[in-house]
Formats: sequence, C-alpha cells, structure tokens
Amino acid sequence: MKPPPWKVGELARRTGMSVRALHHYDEIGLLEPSLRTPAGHRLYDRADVERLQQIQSLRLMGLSLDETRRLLDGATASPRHVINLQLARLHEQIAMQERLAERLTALAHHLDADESISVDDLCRIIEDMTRMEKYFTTPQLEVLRERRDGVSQERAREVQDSWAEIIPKVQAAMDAGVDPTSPDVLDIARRWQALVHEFTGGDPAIASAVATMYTHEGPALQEKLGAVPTPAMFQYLARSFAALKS
Amino acid sequence: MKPPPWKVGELARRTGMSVRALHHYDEIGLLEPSLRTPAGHRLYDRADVERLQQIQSLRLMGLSLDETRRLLDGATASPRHVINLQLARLHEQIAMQERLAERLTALAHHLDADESISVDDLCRIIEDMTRMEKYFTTPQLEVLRERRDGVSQERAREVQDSWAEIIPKVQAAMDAGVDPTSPDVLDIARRWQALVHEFTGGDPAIASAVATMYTHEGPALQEKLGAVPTPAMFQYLARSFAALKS
DNA sequence: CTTGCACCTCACGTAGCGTGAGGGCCTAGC
DNA sequence: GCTAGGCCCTCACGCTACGTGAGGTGCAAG
Repeated sequence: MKPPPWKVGELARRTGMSVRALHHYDEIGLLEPSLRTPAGHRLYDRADVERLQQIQSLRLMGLSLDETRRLLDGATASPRHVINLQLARLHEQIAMQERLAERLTALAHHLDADESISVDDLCRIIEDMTRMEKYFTTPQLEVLRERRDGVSQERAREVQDSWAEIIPKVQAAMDAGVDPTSPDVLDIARRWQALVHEFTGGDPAIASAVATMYTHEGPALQEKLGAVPTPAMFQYLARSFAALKS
Repeated sequence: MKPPPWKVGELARRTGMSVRALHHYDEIGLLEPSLRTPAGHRLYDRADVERLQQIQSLRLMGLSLDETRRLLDGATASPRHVINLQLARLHEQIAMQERLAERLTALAHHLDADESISVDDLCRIIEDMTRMEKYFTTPQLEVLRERRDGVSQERAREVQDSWAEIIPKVQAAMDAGVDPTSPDVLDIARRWQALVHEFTGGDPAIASAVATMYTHEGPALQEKLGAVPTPAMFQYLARSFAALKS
C-alpha cells in the first residue's frame, strides 16, 4: 500500500480505469494531476484520487463527462436536479426501447409463422407494421393481430377476392350515377358492411381508423392490394348505409 | 406527383430524410443514386427510392447502417438471425438501463430524505450503493433498504456507537489472549450477535455477505466508519458463538 | 551499455450525421 | 445580357469517450 502520489499506470491499475482514459480526462480538464515530474510524468495526489472516485461514481449514474465536470466544479444547479433529469431521460429511453422490442417481437412472430422469408418480404412487413402503428392505437393493434392469427390463409384470400370484386362495382355505380339507395347498390353495401365487420370485429373506432388510413395512404396501398376504396366511395356508400338503417 | 427520377432535395422532402443523410448514404455506398446529371447532380430512380424505403424500415428496427447494407446486399445470413440478434441486444440494453434506473430511484429517495445534499455527499452515497451492490443480491438489498428506512436516525447512531464500543473490546481480548469461551468474551459475543441480528434481520446469507464485504473492503470502510471488524475477529468470535450454542 | 518497462505526445478511427465554407447550375425578372 | 435566388456540388470539422498504434524519452537492473 504505497502512499500517493501515484503515476498514471499505478492509478489506472488501482481504479480499473485505462491509462488512455486518464489521459483523456486530463486533456478535457476533468481530472488534471496536480503534480508532474520534471520529465513530465503525471503524478496524482490524494485529492486527485478522491476526485477520480467521485468521477467514477457519477459516471456510474450515467452522467456524461461534461455533466460530471460541471457538477464537480460546482457550476451546476443542485444534484437532485441533475439526478431527476437523468432519471427522466432514462425512462424515456427505456420506453422507446420497449416499443422497439415490441415491434421486433411481433416481427419475430411473423418470421416464425412464415418459413424462410426474404429481405424484401421482411421490409414489406416492417413497412406495413409501421404504417399500421401510425393509424391504430396499441390495443387496437392487438385486436387486429389476434384476429389475423385466428383466420386461415384461405379465408384471407377469399376476403381479398371479395374486395377486388366489390370495389370496381361500387366505382362503376358511382360513375354511372346510380342512386346509392337503389336495390342493386344496397345489395353491394350490405356485402361491404359484412366484410368490414369481419375485419373490425364491429369496433367503429377501428373502422374509422381504417377509413382514415385509406384516405391518407390510398396510392401507396393501391400498389400492394390492387383495388382500394377511395374517399369518394366512403361518401357514396354512407348514403347507402343510412338507407339500410332506416 | 412527379415521377422519378428525383433530385436529392426532392427525395429528402418526400421521405423525411435530410439531404446530408442521403449524401452520407451515398458516401458509404449504402444508397448510390443510379443516375447523375452532367453537372453531377444526383438523380434517384424508382429502384433507388424503393431501396431507401427498405433502408428506412430496417433502420426503424434499430439496425446500423452497416448491418442494413449487408442485409440488403444479401451478404448476411437469414433475416431471422439478424432480428433475433437485435432483439437480444435490445433486451440486454433494457435490463441494464432498468438496473440504472433502480439505482437512480434509490438515489432520488435518499435526496428526498435529506434536504440539500452536497455533491460530495452525493458521491459518497453512490459509492456506498455500488459497493453494496457488489456484495448483496437485489432482494437482499431491498430488505436492507426497508430495514434502514424503518429505523430512526437516533437508533442508527446508537448502533454505530455500540459497534465502536464493542470492536475495541474484542480486539483487546484477542490481543490479551483471552479464551473466547470465557464469560466476559461470551458476554460481548452475545451483544455482537444481537447487533448483527438487528441489522440482518436474522438472515444468515446477509450476515455472510456482510462478513465478505468487510473482509474485502476493510481498509476502505475503516476510513468512513472508524472501527471495523477484521477477519481475525470473525474467526475468534466463531469459537464464542459455538460455545454459546452448546 | 543495453535491455525493458513505463511514460510521454501526437493523431487517426469509431456512428451518423449536423453545420458551415466556398463554388457551380439554372431559371426568372430587369 | 446581367443578376438574384434557390438548389446543387464537394470538402472538412464537430460531436462521445475513449482504443490503438507510432515514435520518442526516463529510469533502474544486468
């Protein structure tokens, strides 16, 4: 147990720091050894060692070198302010990372469902997921996920085919100026409602979120799904739905 | 809705990236525009835009630019491997940050208990906390924290004084070569056990962790607490405890 | 006198860009 | 024809907290 002053290597060994780190602390003025030998070798005395221990403590709490220096040099507000700030930052980070972990877990689930997916498919899935996250709340997403997982691939294709059949029909009726309360259109409107109900589970909030999504992302979705409902169709059919209700 | 090819500013506006980022992607070969005007202006065609969207998707999942490029250029293993790796890293990070948040919360608790603490005190508390974490498991620490919070400052000082009284007595008895099973020493041993029991709540694992801590950190603790038990004392008193049991 | 170790001072590299500096291309208005 | 404004270009330094040499010096032992 030699007494101080210690040379840089000695101090490094005793504190578990690297020599380079101590040099760095010297460079940025965080910990400047109070002595030097004539040859320029750094000598750290007892006060320096204590300061280093304080630095290590504060760094353990996640403070940056700059914050640490400001705190130790007494140029900052109260310690409690710093700690609270740090805690807030941490919670925010944790929340972000947990959201990311959720996304990744959902993704992993996808990967397990479908063997040997290509990078292209992967990107498409991610794209869809993030698009969805923009329009649906977390609980709504859960509902949709459950519903999706509970439906066979076969049925999914049937539904898609139904949409592909119905949407052009609606477009045609609109173009022809057919009254939305005419029997033919009401018939289509009923099938439309049934499909929507199957997808949303009857939740009007989800239905409305879907409508918003189609309104905003129409063109982007058109490339993937082929036929896509337009805002004009929603307006046109709204009158059909009203007629069905009465 | 102009068709591609787009200039860099146009693409930036449409994708929410910065021009500098696109330049950077070009520099590192992650996204090189397939065309340039004679003047050297970057022109991104449809394929480039798609690649950029893929990049954005993968980056959203937390991949680095390097990983993203390797994945898109097909030089990596399966996507699922990458995702699993990423997920593992994330969980590790979250766990680390939660441990840190725990420490910080405990620290904040300290700060609330004691008004206007100095940076010096703050560092001392952190030092103690981290020292403790090295020797005690998380549930043990909780027990100790609860016990500490349930004890008045007054009683804490009394206990400290008792130790300060007892430890020199044990040392003296050892130095004098007194038999540890003699009545005087047995008396001291009983008080020792009572103090230990009050601190540990009777948990032998905690008691043993404390002994380990004193053995390893003896000199460092001596500066803060004054009198500190030595390994020799533990050995000496072990014989007293054995005599008390029988 | 040399060997060897600890020390010194540059100085570049890391990830992902931000932020100028200094200069060219192109269009619109005078 | 000239210029002002807006977009583009290529350097190149800045940020965090050091790691990792490169090339040279100090000091004690053989």
